[in-house]
Amino acid sequence: MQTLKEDVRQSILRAALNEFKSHDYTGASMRRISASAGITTGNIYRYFTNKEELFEALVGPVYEKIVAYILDLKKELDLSYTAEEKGLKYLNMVEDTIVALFLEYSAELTILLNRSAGSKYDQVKEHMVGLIVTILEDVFTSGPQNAAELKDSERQSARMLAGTVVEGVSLILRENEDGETVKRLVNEFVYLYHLGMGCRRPN
Amino acid sequence: MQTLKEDVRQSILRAALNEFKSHDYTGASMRRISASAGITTGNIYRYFTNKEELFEALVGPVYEKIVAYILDLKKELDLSYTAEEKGLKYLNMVEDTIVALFLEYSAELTILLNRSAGSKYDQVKEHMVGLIVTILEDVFTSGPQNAAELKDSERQSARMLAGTVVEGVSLILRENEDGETVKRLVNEFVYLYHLGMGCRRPN
Amino acid sequence: MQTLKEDVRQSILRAALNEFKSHDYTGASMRRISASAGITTGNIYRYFTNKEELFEALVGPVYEKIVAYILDLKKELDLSYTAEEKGLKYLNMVEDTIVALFLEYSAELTILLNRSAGSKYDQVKEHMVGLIVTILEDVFTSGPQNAAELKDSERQSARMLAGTVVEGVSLILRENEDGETVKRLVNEFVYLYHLGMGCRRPN
Amino acid sequence: MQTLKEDVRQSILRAALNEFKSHDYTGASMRRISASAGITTGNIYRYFTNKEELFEALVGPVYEKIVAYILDLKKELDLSYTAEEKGLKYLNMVEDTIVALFLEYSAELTILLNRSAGSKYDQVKEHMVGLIVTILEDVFTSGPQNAAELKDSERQSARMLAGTVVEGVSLILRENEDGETVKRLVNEFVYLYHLGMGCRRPN
DNA sequence: GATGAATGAGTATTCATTCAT
DNA sequence: AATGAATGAATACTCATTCAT
Repeated sequence: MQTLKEDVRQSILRAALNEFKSHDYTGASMRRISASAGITTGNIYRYFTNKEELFEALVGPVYEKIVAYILDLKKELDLSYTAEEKGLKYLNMVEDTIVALFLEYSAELTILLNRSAGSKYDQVKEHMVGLIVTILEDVFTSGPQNAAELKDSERQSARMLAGTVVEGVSLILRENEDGETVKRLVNEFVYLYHLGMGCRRPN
Repeated sequence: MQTLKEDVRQSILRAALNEFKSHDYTGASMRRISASAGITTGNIYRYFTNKEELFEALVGPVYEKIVAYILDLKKELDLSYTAEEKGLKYLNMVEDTIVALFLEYSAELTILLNRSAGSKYDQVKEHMVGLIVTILEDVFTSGPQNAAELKDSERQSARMLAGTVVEGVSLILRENEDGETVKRLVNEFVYLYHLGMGCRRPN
Repeated sequence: MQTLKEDVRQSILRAALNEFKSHDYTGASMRRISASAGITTGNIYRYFTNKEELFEALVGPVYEKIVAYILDLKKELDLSYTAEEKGLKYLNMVEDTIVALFLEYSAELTILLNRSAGSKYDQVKEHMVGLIVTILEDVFTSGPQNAAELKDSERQSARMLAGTVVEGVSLILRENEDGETVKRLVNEFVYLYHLGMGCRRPN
Repeated sequence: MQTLKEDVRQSILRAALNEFKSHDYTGASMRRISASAGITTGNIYRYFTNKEELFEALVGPVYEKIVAYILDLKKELDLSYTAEEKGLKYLNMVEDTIVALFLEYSAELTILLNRSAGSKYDQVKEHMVGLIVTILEDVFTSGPQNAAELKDSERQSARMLAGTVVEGVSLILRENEDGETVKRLVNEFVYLYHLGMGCRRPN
């Protein structure tokens, strides 16, 4: 019985998803993936040239979407004039788009954020944090043109905030399977940050 | 040329620290560690019986200290009567002791929290989060005796908060070498949480 | 060039036979076996999960057959009433069955008896000797019910006789390839024992 | 505290004896030997250039004595004229000298006969058997000058007898610690052979 | 004479990847 | 398209032997 190419591809991806959910990139086994996809060891290489590319096929699209969303977010924020407006927009967009995205690709995202050690996405968190930092810098100042004026300590704080947001979301994804729970916790988490930053006095 | 025993031991630990910083426990290679410590494959086993013990030597002491500190923290908090007092004490103790500990062993802690998959410290974050959750439950309620009354969603929230605290601190450690900076960022981070939770309305 | 699976399996077994003929279980090298089987290091593990299982595949079946034959022998002897009859039956059965078995698996038997140190067949001679001892006890006394009456020195003698029989047969197998020769020598050997014991005066 | 050279040498030999009693030549560990001799790893090599030579020092002398005794035995036998006389002399000499030798060096002999796999004494049994065969040939014929007239089957029988004698003695040594027991069993064993061969009709 | 740290090739086993069929 | 046997370099770890001290 011959399986159609696309079917096979999908079942490989499904198997890979499960394998990468429970092992690191390094620890994941191509053999186990093939076996659980119901194909032979060799055949998997007709669909994906190597482990790296299979991983890429799984998390790459999600990664690109996230980056795109973050950049969109940044663009929107650049059009707002006051820090207050920015803060609000940020929150809303996170709730509207980012969370939605997280929910849609939760498994892939979990893998991307938590299992990529050893792959070329090793540094993915760092990259995402970098992007979010540029947004936070906008929120802190009245606009990107003044970014250069940020003090070093402010840069560090922004980086910390961005990082902890990413880590926080990663953690929530890692520990919860149910979409509604993830949504509630992410909202609660972002809300906490929003309030915390709202109450914040300049330091 | 013969190096003194303690020198070699230290250079192995230094090399191991670097190796484990960039690979999982599983992914780390004893050969690479030996090589980068400037010794031969066999010699490393004169200093550490096996990979597990080398890892243990690196992160074990840190782990024990952390657990001890968290338990102390909890004991102190149990003596406070109001949630308000608890919140303050929590903040102060984090600033006084936990941060100090984190500063001393930042690299080892990073490894413990982020690279222990496959070792016997596999579940270390979960354990720490569990400990912190019991503290948060105290802060949420007026005392541990009411903990049982917490709703499921409240439990999840507590777990999320505890987890993001641990992850947040891990991240700050991972990204900053300078002690003063770490201290400032951890304080800022804890302060944000404190304010965010202070403004919080029951959901 | 791809060899058929069964061919490879056989050539591994052949190579293993040679390796184990000249080294202990412990001293035998999987690499050398692979090499002399004309395959690569990794491939051998597609056929045998590990060294132990390869050894087992070689000697396990022989071991089980031997034990079965010895037990059969004992059962038959238990039905005879006089020591004289027993002696004769013993001789006949050795000639009919044991020798046949030995002939079929001479190489594997040699390994089983002489090279199993370190494997789970470590104690195989002791076990076989133990079995034969119970038979000899029957021959010495008029029946197993009197076995308990044997003196210590008689037990030691029985053990020595059983052991030297096993060793004697092992040796003949080790040194002779030709089936007819083995048969003749084993018979001669057993006959010698039979006569020697027949002439024996109580000591 | 400095140990005198000869003391150290003896304690190494004592330790080696114990090690080789419970491991093959290959399986024995120079480290364990040093440790149990109370000296350091490196120092053992000032006394014995390598494992082989240490083994040699242990079993070499015994080996040479055995060979010498067997050759003496042969010389004596050559002076007897009848097969009957030879048989008797053989028995007596075995009881007088060989057994004495076995008793004196039982441990070394056990090792030589049972643990030499992998060393240059690997083939020691074969060599001893070869020597004994030449003696048996004398017993079979009226003198060495007729040895060439022996039939192939007679050669094989002689080899078998010689081999089983050696194996039998090896076994007795391996399984018994007490000198008196060894002596009794060896005598019993040799006696059995003597009777068996005495009763023997030409085949 | 002695020490014990260091060497380096050896061990069994695993696994991503290749390739003849 | 697919198979699955084969490859070969990698892994952790051991051990006889060497050599700076």
